[in-house]
Amino acid sequence: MSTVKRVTIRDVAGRAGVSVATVSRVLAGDYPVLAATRNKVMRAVRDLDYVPNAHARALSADRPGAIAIVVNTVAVPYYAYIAQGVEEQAAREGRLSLICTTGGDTGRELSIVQLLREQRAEAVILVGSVVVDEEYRKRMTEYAHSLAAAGSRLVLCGRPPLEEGGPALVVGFDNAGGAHAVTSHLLSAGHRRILYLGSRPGHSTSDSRVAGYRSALAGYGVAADPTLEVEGEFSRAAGYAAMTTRLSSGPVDFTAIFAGNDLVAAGAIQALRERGLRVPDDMSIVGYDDVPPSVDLGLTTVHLPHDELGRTAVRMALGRDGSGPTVLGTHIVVRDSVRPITVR
Amino acid sequence: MSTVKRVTIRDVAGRAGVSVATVSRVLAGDYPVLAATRNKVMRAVRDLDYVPNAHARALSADRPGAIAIVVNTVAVPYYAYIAQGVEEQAAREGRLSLICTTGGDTGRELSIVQLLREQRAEAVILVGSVVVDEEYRKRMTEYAHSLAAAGSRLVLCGRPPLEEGGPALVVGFDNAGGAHAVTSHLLSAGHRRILYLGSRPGHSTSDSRVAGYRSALAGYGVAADPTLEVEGEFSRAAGYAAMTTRLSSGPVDFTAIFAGNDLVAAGAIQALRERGLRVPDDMSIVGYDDVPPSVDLGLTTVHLPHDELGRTAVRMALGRDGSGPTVLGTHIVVRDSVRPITVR
DNA sequence: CGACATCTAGTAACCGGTTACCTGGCCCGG
DNA sequence: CCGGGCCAGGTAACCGGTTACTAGATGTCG
Repeated sequence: MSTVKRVTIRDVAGRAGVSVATVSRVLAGDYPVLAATRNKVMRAVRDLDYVPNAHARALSADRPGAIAIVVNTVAVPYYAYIAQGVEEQAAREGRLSLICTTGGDTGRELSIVQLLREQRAEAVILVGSVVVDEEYRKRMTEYAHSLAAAGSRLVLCGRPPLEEGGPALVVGFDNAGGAHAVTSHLLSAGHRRILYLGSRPGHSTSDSRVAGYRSALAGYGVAADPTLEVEGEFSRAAGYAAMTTRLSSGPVDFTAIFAGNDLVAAGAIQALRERGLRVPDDMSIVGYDDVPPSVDLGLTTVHLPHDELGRTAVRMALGRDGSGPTVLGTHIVVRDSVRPITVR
Repeated sequence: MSTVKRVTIRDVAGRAGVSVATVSRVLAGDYPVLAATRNKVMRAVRDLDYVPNAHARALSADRPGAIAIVVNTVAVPYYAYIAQGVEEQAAREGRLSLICTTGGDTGRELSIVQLLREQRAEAVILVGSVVVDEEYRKRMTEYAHSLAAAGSRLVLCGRPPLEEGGPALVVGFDNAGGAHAVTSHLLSAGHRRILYLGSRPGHSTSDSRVAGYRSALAGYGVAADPTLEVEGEFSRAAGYAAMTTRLSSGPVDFTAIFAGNDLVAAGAIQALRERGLRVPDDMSIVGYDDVPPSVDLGLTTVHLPHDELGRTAVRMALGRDGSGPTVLGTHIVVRDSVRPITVR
């Protein structure tokens, strides 16, 4: 009951009456082996229900390692979809994929990267917005070098590239472009006072979206108004809180809202509803990401090719695509959360 | 540029001027070593940025294997939450966790189980409702035995147990209980004609929920009406389709709906809306699972402790809890999708 | 002062595979 | 009839660690 006696290649060799080398060769499929011998071996393999030990294999032969994706949590659709893309592409490439979660904890991230180095992962895909400070750059550069030394490739998804020399691949969404497009959508509907809800200064993803928002305003000749940019995290609760605060503390001097992402939009809509403001009749709103709640909320938003991001990350890691920074395009999904401003 | 020369324990030993055994011992931390020696070794480790090879370790020493969870997809919240629970508990137990997806394909499931056997996974956690036919039982029993032979434990989550002898652990939600409770909730609000939307005869999870629905009706002395049980898959699209069909092909001879899960409810609500039926004013509806869309829809539903399921599965696999079948309790979450029937 | 216990560190076998190299049998041509 | 080539399969080194066993140095006690 205690230690299980596993079936080894030697057991198979013994039963088939051949050497371990022959068993290994039959299983590998390369190397010529007599049909009779092959049959004996296959018989023994089946009889004993032999399964080769992946660790022993990885140790002796140079075989492809696993592909790992590291995210904050898999319970957030944004990450889940990307992970799904990674999973699929990795499977297609014949790789095992590991999905690791950090819970947003830098310490855990570090120990996971360490763990993946020990596993001799072929690629480590890091996903998610971050504060790009000096400490971060240092940490990533360290990861990049140590992973490279171990023969692993580092892929940054939706994160800014490192300075030159950092051996990391980069792929992300065109956040500025999408934000520009969806803001223009509001502008072309006549909106001029647009509240940006959920900016996070210093966070790469958020910064790009705000940049797109501002450039779209500029394109329409609308002066940017700092009081229309409200900070907040990318969560439903934060969206609800920020909206509630804004509604109760200041004038409703805007006709539309651009939420940092769909979760923020969902929270904001609840807050609006509680104040008796209906979407889109009393207030227009758009989101970003095109994740589940947006369908049920009828939310106009920016669709991101999440799974494509995951797939691309894997392909890049395996050297299928180029190694330059890649940006994936986005497109608006029009639903029913925006009304044109009626000219008075 | 081609093959990376990895740093091995021998390199460290050489640099520190000691034997590999000493390095191994210093790193393991057991075994007495002079402070001076330890320092020399640690220095060399840092200088060379040495990372032990997990495969070599797994091969020689008896170390814990990874914990794997196998689901259809990680893009469905139900699975994502459970996976999250597994991840957390596995990390807490010092285990690496693998999240694998099958896309609902039996063939892929088989090859994944095979892969996990090769990896010498410590536990394999299979999640999700299935059709319990003879073929399924045979397949699971096979998995169970072959995994057991490899020293791995098999945990079935939300799936029915195998016949006696199958070395599999079982943990699931109290689906019948939750369904009974939420149906009673509707009954106590005066509803008597309750449409069950999304039954899937043969599927374990669905069957339990239908059973709870029926027993609650019986408890209130309401005769079950087969025409009120509509089949359909557990997805938004299926819910929408089934609801649309029902509304256009038959009379609206019900005042409330019990959707097989929240996604089905979301689809049904959209269909109702398109027919001009408002929730809850014109129609009451409840869901099951308590996953994201239900918050935004204001849907009364049954909360499942998803992450707790994941955590329990891991604990059971590691022998922390008992080995008997475990059932996790559920509770109703009342939101705003049910109105009492006004007595006329 | 010698016998023996204690402590530290080295030697080498082993984990379970892969594969470079070698061997023995057979067929062929000269 | 013999030497070379080919083919199938065996032998053993190796991948990178762990650890049982052993050896040498030191300390202790009678």
